[in-house]
Amino acid sequence: MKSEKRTAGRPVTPVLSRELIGEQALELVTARGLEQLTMTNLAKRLKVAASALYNHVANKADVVLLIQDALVSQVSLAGMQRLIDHQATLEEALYDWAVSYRAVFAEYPSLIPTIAVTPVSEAPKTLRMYNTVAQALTGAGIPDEQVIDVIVAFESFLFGSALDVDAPSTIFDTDDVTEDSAWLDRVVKASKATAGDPPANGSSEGTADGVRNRYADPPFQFGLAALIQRTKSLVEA
Amino acid sequence: MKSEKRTAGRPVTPVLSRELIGEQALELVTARGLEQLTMTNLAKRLKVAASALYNHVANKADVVLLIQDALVSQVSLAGMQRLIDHQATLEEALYDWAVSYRAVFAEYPSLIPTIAVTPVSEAPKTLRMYNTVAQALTGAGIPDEQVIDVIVAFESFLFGSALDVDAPSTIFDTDDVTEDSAWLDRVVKASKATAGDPPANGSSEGTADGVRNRYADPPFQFGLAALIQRTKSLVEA
DNA sequence: ACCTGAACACCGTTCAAGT
DNA sequence: ACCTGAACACCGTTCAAGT
Repeated sequence: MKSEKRTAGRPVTPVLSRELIGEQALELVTARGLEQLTMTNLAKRLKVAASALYNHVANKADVVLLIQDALVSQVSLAGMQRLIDHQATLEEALYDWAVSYRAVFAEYPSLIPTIAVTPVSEAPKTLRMYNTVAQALTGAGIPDEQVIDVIVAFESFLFGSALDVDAPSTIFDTDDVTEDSAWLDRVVKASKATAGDPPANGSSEGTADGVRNRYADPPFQFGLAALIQRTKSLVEA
Repeated sequence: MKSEKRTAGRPVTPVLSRELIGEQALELVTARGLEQLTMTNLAKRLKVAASALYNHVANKADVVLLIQDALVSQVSLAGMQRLIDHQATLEEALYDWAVSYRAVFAEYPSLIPTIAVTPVSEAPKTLRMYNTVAQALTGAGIPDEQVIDVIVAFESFLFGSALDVDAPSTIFDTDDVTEDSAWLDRVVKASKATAGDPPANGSSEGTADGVRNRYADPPFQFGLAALIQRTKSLVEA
């Protein structure tokens, strides 16, 4: 243990940077959850005093911003790139992007409300993602003035779907069947009967995407198909 | 000011109840926002000590549960009721429900992540809403085993859309046009040109639903139309 | 400029004491 | 059973003092 404690006063070479803070914040929130993301815990991980963080970030919201920008860069743009290069269809590109987007953000549901309202100008990697998607959709023949609507509609659905992944499988279960729940119970039962009890494939835990709520996938596929179909109908002849 | 301070010890008749706490919590969060919903502020509003709340609620999350159940009862089920009575089409019922649902929750975006994962068994009014929707969709000819998928897909979209209402109108604006933002800027401009600068109708502030983000409506209408169209195609002959 | 450490004004929650 | 008031272990953030 050579944990040499740092003395007060400016260090010869800076210990912290926004990049380092963002990186460690993401690791912290991944390992221990958002509720453990405190300035104190983050500082401890970086082996500095909590107050030192404020030389690099404005406040905790600023830290959250660093996390989400790091997350966005994990979203796959491969399908959109192929669409730009005419190597994929509009449908394939939208599907690839949507599945990847949801999977990434489903890991951090509590970040979603902030992400949803953060201006892209404050998050450079997020800006780049939207730019690529805009380019691909334009190239595929979606009229300029509708591209944003398509992006926002998809995003709304993806954010909501990411939240749903975190819901318990029993979210629609009722304690006892009363008059107020008879219809709901009926359709929930029918749904579970079709889905089958163990996950459809042989994997031991969760689904292919690491989805926790076993029943989250069919509604996601249904909604996604609806949006893709409608988007295709916008393409100019 | 006859603000007679209460003495310690059990009062002859209880001062608090879960109903009263829920009611005041909703008023507090409506008037001053979720970040002002603290046990201390809530207690102040109810003129009790903060610790007194814990005789009626388990913790703060329990208070949030009371709020969301009160909110759900504001969602219009009129369209669904008419569908049950064969006085409305499936399309009309879904549209009415979706618009109302989004409007209600757009007022409280920060509650959405919790709402999205709360089991219905803990929120009786929420349970009743789902039951009515399930009854209406079943009656309209959606196969039992697909009803839940439809509900969850709609809900995902509605939660996400509610979040979007709270986003600033400038969310896609970039500070300066660089290589990384050229395509995005182009489609954003095209979108704004079509939307027109003042709100389409003559109202002085926001849209018909009290929506804050002026650009939130077209993507909402687009996504909703997509989901409704696809849902109609599920109806058995 | 960039760190430490003390301090401030809050949180949610627990619990003994009172009736 | 149901209230008060003191206490506890935390928060995020500020700021003087140090180099």
